[in-house]
Amino acid sequence: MDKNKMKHLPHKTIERLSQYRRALLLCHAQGQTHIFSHEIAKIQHITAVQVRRDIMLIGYTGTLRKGYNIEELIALIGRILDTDEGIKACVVGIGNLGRAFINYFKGKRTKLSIVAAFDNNPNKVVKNFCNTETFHIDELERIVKQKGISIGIITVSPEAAPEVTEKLVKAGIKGILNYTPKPVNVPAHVYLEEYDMITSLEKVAFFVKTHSE
Amino acid sequence: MDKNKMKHLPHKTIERLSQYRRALLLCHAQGQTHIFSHEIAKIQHITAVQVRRDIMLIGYTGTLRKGYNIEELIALIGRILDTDEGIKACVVGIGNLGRAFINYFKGKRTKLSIVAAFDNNPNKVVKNFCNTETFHIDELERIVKQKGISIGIITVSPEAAPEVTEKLVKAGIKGILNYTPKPVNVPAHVYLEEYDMITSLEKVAFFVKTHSE
DNA sequence: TAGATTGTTAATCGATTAACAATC
DNA sequence: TAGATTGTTAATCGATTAACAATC
Repeated sequence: MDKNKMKHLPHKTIERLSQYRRALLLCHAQGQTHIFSHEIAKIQHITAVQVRRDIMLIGYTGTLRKGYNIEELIALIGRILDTDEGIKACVVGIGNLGRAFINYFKGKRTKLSIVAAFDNNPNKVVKNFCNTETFHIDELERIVKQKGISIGIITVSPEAAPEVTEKLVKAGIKGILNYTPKPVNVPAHVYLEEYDMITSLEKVAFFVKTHSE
Repeated sequence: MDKNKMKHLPHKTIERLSQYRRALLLCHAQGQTHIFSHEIAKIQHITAVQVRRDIMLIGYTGTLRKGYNIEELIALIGRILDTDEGIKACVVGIGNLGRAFINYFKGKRTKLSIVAAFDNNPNKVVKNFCNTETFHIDELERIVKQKGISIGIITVSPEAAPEVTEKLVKAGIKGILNYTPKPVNVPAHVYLEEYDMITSLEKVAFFVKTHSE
């Protein structure tokens, strides 16, 4: 698939490709070799048409009676989402959330890995966590450059978020995932994604409220 | 605002209202009394038109020279998102992620609270965590009914997710927030929201990849 | 007044779904 | 063959943005 087309894949399709791969890896691990669009759809709670359309967009073709070849599709999604060299991320803030992230992510993907974790509390950086090296926050810039880290995951307290963001940007990070409820500002060349757990819980609460009245 | 209109607010508007309130509460705590649409917009990284449109949809009106009254707007968003009696949630899985959620949420909202946490490991339910009562998973149905809990937050391991979902549904829960990478199935009357940290990280990675080539 | 702001409609953009031809 | 499936275009739906009137 050519680079330019890849760049213009819909954002939602990118998200779903990640989810398809997750599901496909599971099926593959269980020895399944082929899968139909409606099977993927059912797992993801979406329609089969949408699955077929996404797969069409990345230029893959299934077979009429057998559906999609799982191995081939996993490989192709990898060519879209991954880079040959792999992408490195770091976690800033070794609290419950930071640990959850590291622990949960460990060994899940080969081309995307969390290679360092930082904290300003010296007691939290005395030893490594889940094979991830831990450092004092003051070492952030040095380590990010040394290891070639391009993504920062912010899991510190909201008050510390702006300062940490600045440090990450200064260190030359390319993308930031902010898990604090405090929106941060980044220059245009840095990709920013923010996620607030309160918002998602309030959204569920709203639908629970409106659907039960 | 009448009930029927509220039901038909766009999903995205609901999400943003939660975010506006979060920002407004902060401004209010700092003694600010009024705010312009472009100020809210800047904090949230969106356009001022969108802010005004959302506020229009909930039927609030600002003043031309002073913008929006922060207290009034907070109160109105509360009438949209909250219920008078409050909504109760529980966390299932007292690992790093479950703890992060409880800890982070503690005392943040008056009308939405996490009132219980469950785990299948007896060692994890010996004492309460951050003032949230902990119970063995076997007590889930009893406690959910007794306390009138309507939302379940799943933070167990992916393998345990389907079983936990079933237990929650059986206990009469109305909404589920699934933080495991394993999609779960719920009957139509239960509202389900799923969030996978790997997908959001892969999304950032994709944009880092495509923007730097 | 001129400039800044709100409120709102119409236009546009992006994403999903309906419809259907092709084929095994 | 009939039925199940894929691939793809066109239609629809939902969300954002442009444009602008009103007003302090």
